[in-house]
Amino acid sequence: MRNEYNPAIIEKNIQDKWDTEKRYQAQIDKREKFYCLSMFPYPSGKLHMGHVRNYTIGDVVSRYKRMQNFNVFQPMGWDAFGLPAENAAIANEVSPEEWTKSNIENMKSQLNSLGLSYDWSKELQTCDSDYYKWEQLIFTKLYEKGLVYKKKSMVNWDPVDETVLANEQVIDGKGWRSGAKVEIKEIDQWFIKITKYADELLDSIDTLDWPENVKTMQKNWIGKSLGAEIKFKINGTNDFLKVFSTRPDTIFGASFLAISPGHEIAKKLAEKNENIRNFLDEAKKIKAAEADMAKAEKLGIETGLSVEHPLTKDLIPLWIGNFVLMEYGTGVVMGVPAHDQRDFDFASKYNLPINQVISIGNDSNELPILDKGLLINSDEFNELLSEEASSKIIDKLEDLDLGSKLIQYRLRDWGVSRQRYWGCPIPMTYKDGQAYPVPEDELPVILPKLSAGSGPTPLSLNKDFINSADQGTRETDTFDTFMDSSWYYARFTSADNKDEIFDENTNYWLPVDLYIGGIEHAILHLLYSRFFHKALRDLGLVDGDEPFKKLLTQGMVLKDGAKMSKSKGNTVDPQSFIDKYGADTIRLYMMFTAPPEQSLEWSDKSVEGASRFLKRLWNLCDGLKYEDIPEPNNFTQEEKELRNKTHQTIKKVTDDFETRYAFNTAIASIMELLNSIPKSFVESDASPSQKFCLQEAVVSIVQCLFPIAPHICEQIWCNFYNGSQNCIEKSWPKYDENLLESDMVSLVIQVNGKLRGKINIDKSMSEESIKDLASQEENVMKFLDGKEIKKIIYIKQKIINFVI
RNA sequence: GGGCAUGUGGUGGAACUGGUAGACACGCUAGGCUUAGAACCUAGUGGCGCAAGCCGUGGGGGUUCGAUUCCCUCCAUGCCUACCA
Repeated sequence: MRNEYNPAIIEKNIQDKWDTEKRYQAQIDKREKFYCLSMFPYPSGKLHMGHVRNYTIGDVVSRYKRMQNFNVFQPMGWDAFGLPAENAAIANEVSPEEWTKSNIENMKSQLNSLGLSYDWSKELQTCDSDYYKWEQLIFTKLYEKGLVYKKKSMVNWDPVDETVLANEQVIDGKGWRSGAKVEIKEIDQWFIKITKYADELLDSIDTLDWPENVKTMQKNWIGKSLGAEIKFKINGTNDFLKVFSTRPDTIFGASFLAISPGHEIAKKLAEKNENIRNFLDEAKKIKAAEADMAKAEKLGIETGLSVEHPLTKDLIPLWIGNFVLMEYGTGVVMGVPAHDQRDFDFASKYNLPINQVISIGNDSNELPILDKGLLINSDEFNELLSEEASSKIIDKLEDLDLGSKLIQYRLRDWGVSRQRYWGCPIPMTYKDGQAYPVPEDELPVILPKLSAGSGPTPLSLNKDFINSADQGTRETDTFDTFMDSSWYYARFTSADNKDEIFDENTNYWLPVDLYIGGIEHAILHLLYSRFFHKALRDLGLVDGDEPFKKLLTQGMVLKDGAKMSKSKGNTVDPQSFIDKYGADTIRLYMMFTAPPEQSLEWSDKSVEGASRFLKRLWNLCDGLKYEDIPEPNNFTQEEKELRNKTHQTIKKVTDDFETRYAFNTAIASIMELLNSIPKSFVESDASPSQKFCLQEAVVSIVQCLFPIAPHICEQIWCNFYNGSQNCIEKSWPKYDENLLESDMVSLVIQVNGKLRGKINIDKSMSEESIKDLASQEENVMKFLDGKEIKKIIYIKQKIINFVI
């Protein structure tokens, strides 16, 4: 009587067992620890395929590490503050809190149905005051350390809804709800001095076991550049304009200066000059996002002012350019059209002089020349190479007190103020025009419960909240949600501790040994978290310099070659597939279909393939019971081959898990092993040695597959051993080096690099006899016939190439 | 605009260090089982060609005995671009 594979029943039973045993609650013990963390989700309502993929990867690694006898901590929680809750609140007339909490409940049960081995005793939600109380405390401590300040900065302003819009809420320059033309507006906001840590953030990147592309992106984002600060005297005044340039060697080619529309000089000129005022108004219509600024048509207007070139003393015109960013450098750029693409385009458009001062040899002199080279038209600096010229020019500027060497960063301080309701209140109060941090014993500043549709800036309209401070009035902005997600990895270790932010568990578990999440977080979230960790360290709250030792960035889940999205109508709901095939099938499919870093193309049909494999495994093992067979002394060739394959598979799977997270190829090799089991070994009249080899293969398959498809494997294990063996999760199979290889190997024969034949050779064969044998192979002889062999290239046990 | 990736059969992907391109799957074709279908099993399956063989890893060029892999160049797509998370 066969038992059909019934994932619904098996998975429920096994999950109940894990629950009863509290198997995944982690505690400090003597084993080596492993903190495995997947990026916590925003509770949008339902799990999507990206979550399933992310969390399956984390679970596979966690289970594999447990089988390797690591003490594994794998927590899960909720990034619960954010914009979508406010939108949903307005659309559905529920409070952001109710909406969020019910989403969490639903998604938690979905996560559990996937069989993820989380320690739920450390669950956290960022919208709980138990969590954000400590975030407020960290902020006030940073304030006391002088790392927090207030300044004006630009936001997208919707004049109809009278609200600040996020970049994604501005579509084609218009507010998504009102349709009104959005304008840039300057408002006062809180900033954290992340730039104070720029050097450390840059230098310690190299200590991280992260993908190179992410490290490079972070380095480029920080953008440390060595250059010069150069002073240009404004003609007719005693004021100077400071300019940062990475190319002081091109200073003799400077033919204009351009200031940002946000520059003080521009604003002053606009008061008296209508054209300039109109120009600044136009510049305000570009969305306050770097990509839009950079793609906008480069426009400029003359100020009528000119500045004195510090070395030639020539007068050059001062312009206002809409492409000059106020946030980078000094908000002024030195225009060298011959050697900068942007300056070249600008000068061509406005007929400004283009003076070549760098030469890269005689053949190519088409401007602009962006490479470094030899200086020309540069007085005493002619004939020098760019590098040397730069430092000599800086020396000269220093002598004249008109410039100096300067290190500049692209990284800007972190603006953390948001004019929204559903976020962590910023713990500051105002009294007599002064701002004060809320004292520790008055924390948390609780976010008041508000119903849906309370307007664009609800806290500022809420008198009870504003006046709830003992003295003065409360800050009504809330934190950027990146604040919430910048330290949750640390709080997980002590999430059940109401009295302290961190405890003895914190430094036991930290740092996170493996952090898994989408590549889209490569810069912002990961950089903010790295900064937070260093700040927490300097506050004496955690040990160590970095939060995430190893990083795995997973690719997106696509459908029909495109990102799944409601607007494209190509979404696939994971739940329907879990219900139909079971969690093990979905997990296997996700891990098999593509390596973790690459994007994964969803296919309904291929899911069936994964299901089919599990059914075959189930049917193979159904009715199979453990027999205590002593290891036979002799094996047939067929038995030897199966044993080879079994041990090769264990090695392959271990290597793939350990060094590359290549679950797809690991699964492929497990499938190969299953496919290679001879029929006769499974028959009831199989010999003891056949049964021995079969058991070895089956046990290895089930162990290797357990991290990926844990329910079915644990069930098979229990059925097979009938309780006589330890839990499957206690041991990872080991391979025997002596059983990895056979004596024969296939050698490829090439003539002039083209495949002409193959021979099986004994490994002990000498090079000479291999050459003889290869050259006498029938097909090879045809190609060698009558030709002179110029060279023979022989790569041991791989290839022999006759060059004729 | 800038930064970082990716591109291999009808499809997802494999080839890890320059050494048999297409493992493992999906799909398809033929056969078996079946009243029929589903499921399952067996065999085949990059293109052209009767065959020998030739062609083939986004396009073009290069290095090499040998290139999916290294170099140059062009094209396409994706992610990020500081208020989506």
